[in-house]
Amino acid sequence: MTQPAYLRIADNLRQRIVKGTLAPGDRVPSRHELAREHGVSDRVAVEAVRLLVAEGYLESRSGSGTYVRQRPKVKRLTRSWYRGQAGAGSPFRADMESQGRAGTWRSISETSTASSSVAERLGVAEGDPVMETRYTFLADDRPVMLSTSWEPLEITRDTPVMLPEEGPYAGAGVVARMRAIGQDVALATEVVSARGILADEAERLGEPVGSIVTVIQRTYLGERPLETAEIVVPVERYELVYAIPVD
Amino acid sequence: MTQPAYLRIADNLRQRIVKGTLAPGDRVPSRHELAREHGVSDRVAVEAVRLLVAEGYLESRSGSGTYVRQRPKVKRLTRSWYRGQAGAGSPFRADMESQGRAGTWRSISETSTASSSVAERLGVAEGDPVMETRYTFLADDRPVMLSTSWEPLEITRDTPVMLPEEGPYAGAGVVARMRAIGQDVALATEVVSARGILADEAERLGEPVGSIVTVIQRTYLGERPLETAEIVVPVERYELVYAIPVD
DNA sequence: TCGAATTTGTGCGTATGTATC
DNA sequence: GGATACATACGCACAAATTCG
Repeated sequence: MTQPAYLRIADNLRQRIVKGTLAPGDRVPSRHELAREHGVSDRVAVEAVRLLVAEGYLESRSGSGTYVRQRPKVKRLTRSWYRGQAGAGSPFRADMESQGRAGTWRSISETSTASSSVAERLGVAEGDPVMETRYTFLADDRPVMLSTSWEPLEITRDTPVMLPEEGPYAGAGVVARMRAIGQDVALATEVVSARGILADEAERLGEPVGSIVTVIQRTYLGERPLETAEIVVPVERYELVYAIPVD
Repeated sequence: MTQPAYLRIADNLRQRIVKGTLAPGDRVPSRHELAREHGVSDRVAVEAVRLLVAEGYLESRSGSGTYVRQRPKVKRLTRSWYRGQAGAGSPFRADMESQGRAGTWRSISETSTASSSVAERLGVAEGDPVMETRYTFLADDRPVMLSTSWEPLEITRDTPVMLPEEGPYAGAGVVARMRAIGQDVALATEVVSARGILADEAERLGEPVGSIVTVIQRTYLGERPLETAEIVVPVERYELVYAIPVD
């Protein structure tokens, strides 16, 4: 059993990319050229290129050509909480500062009702009122991370911290805000998974469709769940670091 | 701007799958039927199906048909170190036991030399001798997780624990083994990322090519790094749970 | 500014091979 | 063995984006 032609061509290109013969930003031969080189039809070259685009090696610009993708250096997001945290606010801001980069964010809050999965994570009933906040995190003015958070309105209604990003505790982070209304956060749990990027995420993050994102379901817990969030992080941009004390 | 026909067909099928109209295991219409339904050529239906196979929704069996993929229920792997641990050995075994499943593993050890990334994680020089152990973890006799671990031979040479899975401490886990030779593990760090599955991993794990795996780089630290491992986990099978104490 | 050439994206018809039932 | 269905391949066509003279 011999390998299909389109896989042969894809392998050939992949080799050249990982070996560095084809450097990031380089233009790869057009499909017509590829087809001639390998003695096959254009259609087959199209399939080979399509595969490598899906794998994240190549990037096609219609009308211009196909190029080896620039991969940003992977940064690390420290998800543990050890240092004093010095009123730094959210974990994201603390991380950006420790890397000497300009980290900011935009957000929109609105009241909503708990979906079944959010309800389960917050320990409330499905349909209960929650404050939903959608964040776009920016590093050096580029969107790099998305997050949606939910807080039970039962806890924050009629308090100064009901809107996460307004009032005296704007930008202070969940822990500080909850403490301000007498809710002490004792623990955060993070459920980590990964999946292919969704179309609208790809657009908002400027990542290619077909790329992979890590999804973190974070829940802050005090006496009861105080906030839960779903954080979407492109794997090409960040890896997560957890520290686990032993014994 | 109107959507390409193959995307329309793919969307249609995807809807039916997530809504449950097409249940896991169901056969989807053949591409010829799909083409007739949507008034396009067979060729276009092929592209639609190919996309959904790549996304993990469908599975094609040559000669038989195309089927909605069975997704195993996602289990959780607790990565935090609930102390006590009752001599349970590795985190994997502890997790399997807590879920009432039969967790076992196979392993092969051999001496090797540190690659640059392993050397960096272990704090040794590139090329230094290490004990390399490759694990295949089984749940109910099915391979579900792969791991490769490296330990500096400088530390374990000529001790009873040099071979991780042989001798008096076989299966006891890194922490117990290291303690047995006077090395106390204080901390584990886990660097979490994700990527597409590699061909040989797909074969060993019985996962479809094109699926996604979470990759954990775990390092056990005492006075110095004592062990580092690269753990490969299919996202369809496990999500990771980290507990982070606040304050 | 215009237009021609190039390149990608998409679509169609057909053909051959092979696996399954 | 025959019918069906998938996998791969070839050749052709056209639209849209880009590049360049």
